Formats: sequence, C-alpha cells, structure tokens
Amino acid sequence: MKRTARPRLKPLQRSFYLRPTLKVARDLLGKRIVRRRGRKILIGKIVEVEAYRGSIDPASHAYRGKTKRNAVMFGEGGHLYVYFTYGMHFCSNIVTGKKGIGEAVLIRAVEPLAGLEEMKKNRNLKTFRWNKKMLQELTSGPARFCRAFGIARIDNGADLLGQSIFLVPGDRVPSRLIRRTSRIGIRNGTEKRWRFFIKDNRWVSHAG
DNA sequence: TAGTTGATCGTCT
DNA sequence: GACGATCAACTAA
Repeated sequence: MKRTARPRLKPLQRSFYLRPTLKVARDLLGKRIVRRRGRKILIGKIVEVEAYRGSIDPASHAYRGKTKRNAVMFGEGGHLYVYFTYGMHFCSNIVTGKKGIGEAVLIRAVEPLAGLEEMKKNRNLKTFRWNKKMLQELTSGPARFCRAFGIARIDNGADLLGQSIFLVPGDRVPSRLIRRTSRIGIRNGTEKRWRFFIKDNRWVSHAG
C-alpha cells in the first residue's frame, strides 16, 4: 500500500503565543486550528477572534485576579482556556503572553475545512438539514465552534504544542481584509475595539 | 427576516 | 441568589 503525500501539519511554536495579545489575535486570523481525536482530524480556518486582557479589561475573566476557574489564563501562552457559560455552552480561548499575565484570545468563529461530517455529528442538531444556512451555522459562534470540534471541560488547559489540539499556518490575511470592532455580548469594556475578523467571510458570527 | 424567549448551571457575590 | 465572552426554537408578518 502506498502512502499518499499529506501536507505536513507543523504546529505554531510557543513563541507565536508569547507576543502581545492584540498582535496574536490579529495573526490568528487565517490560521488553521486542528483537532485530532484518534484517527479523526477536524480542521477549521480561524475567521473571527476577540482579545481579553486581564487586569486592564473589565470584560475579562482575569480582571479580578486569579481564581480556580481562570487559572489557565494565567499560565504560559499557547494553552487552551475552556470555560462553561449560560448553563450549557463551552467557549475556547487561546492563552497569550508569559506566565502570570492573564490574557487570552477567544475563538469566535472558524470556517470548516476538513472533517465536516464529524462536525455535523458533534453538533447533533434536531432539525439539522444540510443546506447553505446550516453549513454556515456549523461553526459560526464561540459555542458552536466548541461543539463542532468536540471541545469541552476536559480540554481546559490543553497545550497547543501537543497532539490533541494545535494550530498550523494557513493563509496570510492581508490587512485590507481585516476588520476591527468592539466585542460582542459583553457589558463592560465595550469601548475597546478588540474584535478582529476577516471581511466578507461567511462564517463570521455577527455582521461587522 | 426580525424579534423574543426558554434552556440550564458553575462561579462569584 | 444572580447572572453570564450563547444558542436554537418559536412567533409574527
């Protein structure tokens, strides 16, 4: 049996995550997030993110200091902070910066690239029909992305340089295609324009 | 298509 | 005891 050549999945280095949070947030656009579970591989292109910045950001979970819940945020950059919200949803953040800082980038939406059938299974919607709208709603929103990629509490603290979840380079998104707005679904810190997304991408969760 | 509401629970006050 | 970095089902039109 002959092995077909596969594109090499070389994860981003730790140094990528240790840079300033807003830079990391912007640079995450266009990157591929890869979820590997057994033989199954799910890949999505990151199209929408929001930065949350510890002690200077009242909207951040880390604003009031370290607790049991947000401890991962205060760890070293390049780990996954997964939290539970609204009684039923999980959201994923990519921790940035050095240990003790408490900053992270929320993944709000990805464009599904590989493993669509598995994502569809994970979403398990009652009325799921495979039309254009449903395709878009598959991964458009932080909790939808988590569900589609099978990310849950157990993944909190996962090292993005490990085997289970990691990022690889993708498109270099030109700055003319990047939009920057205030963040969504928060009450405090709304003046900060720390949401970044790719212009005209169908999977962006909220019209810019 | 827009607007409203019910679901559901860990975390912090 | 209140509420949240949300979503999906439902309603009206």
